[in-house]
Amino acid sequence: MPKPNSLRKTAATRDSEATKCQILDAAMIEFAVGGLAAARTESIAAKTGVTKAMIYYYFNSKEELYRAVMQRCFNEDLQLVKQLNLDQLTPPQALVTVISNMYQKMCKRPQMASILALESIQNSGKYYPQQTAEILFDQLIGLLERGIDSGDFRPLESRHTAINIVGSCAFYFIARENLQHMWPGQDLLCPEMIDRQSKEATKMILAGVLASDKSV
Amino acid sequence: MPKPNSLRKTAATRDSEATKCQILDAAMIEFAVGGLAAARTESIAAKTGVTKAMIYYYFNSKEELYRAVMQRCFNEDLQLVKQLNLDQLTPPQALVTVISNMYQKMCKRPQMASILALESIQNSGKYYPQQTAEILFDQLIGLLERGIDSGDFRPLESRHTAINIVGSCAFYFIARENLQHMWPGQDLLCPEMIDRQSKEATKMILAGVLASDKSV
DNA sequence: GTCTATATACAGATAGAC
DNA sequence: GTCTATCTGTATATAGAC
Repeated sequence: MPKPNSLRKTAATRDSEATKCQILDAAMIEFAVGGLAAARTESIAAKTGVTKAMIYYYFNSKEELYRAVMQRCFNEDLQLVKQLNLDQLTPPQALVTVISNMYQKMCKRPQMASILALESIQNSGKYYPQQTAEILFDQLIGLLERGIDSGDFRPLESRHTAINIVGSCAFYFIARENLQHMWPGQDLLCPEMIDRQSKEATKMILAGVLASDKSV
Repeated sequence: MPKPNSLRKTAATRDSEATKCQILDAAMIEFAVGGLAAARTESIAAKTGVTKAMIYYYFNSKEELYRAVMQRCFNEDLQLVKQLNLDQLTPPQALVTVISNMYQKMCKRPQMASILALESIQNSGKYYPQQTAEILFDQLIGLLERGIDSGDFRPLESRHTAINIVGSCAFYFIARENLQHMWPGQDLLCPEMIDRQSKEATKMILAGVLASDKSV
């Protein structure tokens, strides 16, 4: 069905950067629900102000669009993490910072955890920029090992523990629809809920890794 | 392309229960990769000894097949949990049992975590038997509260903590393809790896919830 | 740059032979 | 109960007008 003239873009309202961005935003939401395989270009277009043809004009294919979404999402992420300057903090402080940062990021972009999970499950992480994963986890692992050496943390296997830490955070966002029944009528993404979840996770994780003589 | 006669089922090798089970097994694997939306009936059929038409003969539609897979998977799960008799254990013992049981289940059926995550992300948990979620989490929440009352556990918010506990476990299985780079050449699903992950998680969680005067 | 219209391919589901 | 063949809708991607 043709667009009504009122919605058609005139020369004056055309803006390639804005359109590209609109498409990326809409695509992120769509990919966060179904992943690459189940996402529909038609559905992405419907979320934007432009038609499906524009997706192919700017991104050539659904797959390339997916790549672009991943790129943008995790590049941003990486930049933020680098600004944390974890090395200048004590290991416990750094750990609290990392946890708090994870929840803040996910709160700002609730799609992130789902996209990551879907990409891992559906595509074995093929489209996930490996650098990103490595840097993010390496930061956490390094921090844990620094804490063991300093005596702040108990002896622990840093890689397994890093997974447990990230997992307790990510799961809340991944499974939130299956967890909804625990808080009927509450929005699990509202700042208050996320704040409570974040605080509770921080307490559990800190208590879980601190050396016993430091635990109080 | 027609089947070669050697693979065609003769009257003697026909078995409706076996065929149904084969389809369910294959479907579970397929659904665990793409979820309901991205799963292909053709692909499910290819994993079995029979053709796509059999899926419709036994299950009528892709959606009903999906329902049947969920049903079978989580009914089994529920039966197992009921056999744990958590009430007869001290809260710390019960918690260790629950964690160990989670890893055992996921180890036996590595698809479970992915199916749950995909169902939550793609379908908002619409097809997930709500009873199951409630019973499983209620068991864990009840156990945590019992532990707070007995003084074994520190004061904590049981629902948020339950999510953190389940999350740290589930994430390993959900994101394993994105975590592979941490152990190059290792199979993250081999019993030794899962055993290590399970032990590390148990240590962290126990230390994370025990009251400080009980922590050693 | 943006649109409509359409080619092409694929996937869910059914009909009917064996 | 199992198969082949096919109908029908839908999805990716392109052609070409504006």
